[in-house]
Amino acid sequence: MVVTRFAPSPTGYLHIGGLRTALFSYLWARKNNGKFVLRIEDTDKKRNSEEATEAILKAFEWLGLEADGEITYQSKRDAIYAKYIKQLLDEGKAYRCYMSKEELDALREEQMANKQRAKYDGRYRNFDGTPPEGVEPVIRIKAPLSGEIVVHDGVKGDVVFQAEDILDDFVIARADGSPTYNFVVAIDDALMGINEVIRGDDHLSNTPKQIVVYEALGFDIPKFYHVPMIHNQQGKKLSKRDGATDVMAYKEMGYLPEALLNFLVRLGWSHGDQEIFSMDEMKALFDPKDINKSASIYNTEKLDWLNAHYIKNTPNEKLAELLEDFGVVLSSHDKKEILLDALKERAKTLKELADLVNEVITAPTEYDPKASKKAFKGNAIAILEVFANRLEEATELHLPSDYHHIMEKVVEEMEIGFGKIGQPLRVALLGKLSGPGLDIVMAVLGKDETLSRIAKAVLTHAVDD
RNA sequence: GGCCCCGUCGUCUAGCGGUUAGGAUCCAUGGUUUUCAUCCAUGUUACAGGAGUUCGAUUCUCCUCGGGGUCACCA
Repeated sequence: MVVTRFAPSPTGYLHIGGLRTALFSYLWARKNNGKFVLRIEDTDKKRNSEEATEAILKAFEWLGLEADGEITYQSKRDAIYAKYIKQLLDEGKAYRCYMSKEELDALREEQMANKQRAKYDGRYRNFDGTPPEGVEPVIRIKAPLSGEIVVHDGVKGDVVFQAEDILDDFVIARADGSPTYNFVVAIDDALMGINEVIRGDDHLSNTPKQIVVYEALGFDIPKFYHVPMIHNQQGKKLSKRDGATDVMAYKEMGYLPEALLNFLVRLGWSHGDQEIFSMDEMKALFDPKDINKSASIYNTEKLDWLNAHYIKNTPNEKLAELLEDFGVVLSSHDKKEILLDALKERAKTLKELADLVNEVITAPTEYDPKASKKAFKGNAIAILEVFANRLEEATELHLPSDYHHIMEKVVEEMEIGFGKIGQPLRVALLGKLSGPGLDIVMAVLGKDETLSRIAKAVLTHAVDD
């Protein structure tokens, strides 16, 4: 069974890059009827916060990504790590190192000065004398000093590291006894049964160390997939400084979860030429072997397009519900179907949709001067008055087509083009020259409100002249 | 600097020795629309460079250049 995981450290909100690797892991587990588990890497007590964990969970909920089973918290697993540290110590695969921080720093400086790479020199590897006074030891693992370590990566292929280039006896437990990252990751992944690790390729160079731990403990090494970074416009790793990397910010901006997910799944992964993926399609088609090798630049143009697409394809009932977060309440509006059908074609975000709704249902408080000037030329006011009269006489006005017929009648009666009535009417109803079809606007507003807006515009523009 | 990864239109990508190098987005133009948007059509734009291998390289190898990642008692 395929078991994947997402293992964030709760130092802030869930960010776009993390979400993408989480999504990949989630999809791969679902595709294989496997498990996707969540582990919170909260061992850095200074930087972690409970709110951050909650923020991550909240984002998962918004996006509909469910993790399987209980959430694992590293902070509650000290006893487990201690047990394995002891085991390695007992087996002679790890040892106490009494080198002080100052000594270590000095060694590093010397090595740097000689243009050598900074590397622990193994001075306590086979130490059996009396330890120096006053130094709490760290625990180091005996890493291979030569030979090669190969990461069989599902994205990058086999990546070969020379032990002498990159390894030394690295610390697995600090002086205060707390275990270090590369040690606990390997243990947790092994114990949680994770056999397919999908993560950012910034972890690729950590992987040999983790392999050392797996091997020392006799655990099976999982399959790794190191997915390329998402870069910002400057070509650097996307970080929290880059703005709009908080997943929940997208909710506030009016993006739909399915749009964000679709956008992210196509960043660094593809399935031929297909652009639109429903969640079911993603689950059916995702395969990490199709992840590409190069980093991609974060650019939201396509996200806007996808979001517009998903808004168009969202049922009005659902849209009305979502719009409430943006201060628009349509649930009781009897013409909301007509209104949303017309407006959802025009919005890139829910925020924009909310604005568009307001532009229709709220009477204009002012008229765009340029629009007024252009629309209220010649006998525009007379035309509007005729139109208002015909509207007044009419009964049974319900559908946009009912209003359209009246416009047609006036156009015929006065022998004018459609624009002659359309433009002033548009300014009267909306205050500007763009917007949805007037018949739709009028059907939504109803006869009384339409007449009232026309009357006000006529009055205003008559005074101007 | 050492080690590792990467390099196809501005951006996201297809391609897996022979293609007029495809799609999407963006942009531009035209059509539809009383307007704007949608929608439809059309168009501009790419294999980083150089050596090989080969009858033939975007594709394989090497070098150069460029970009990125990582080098902790952080995760």
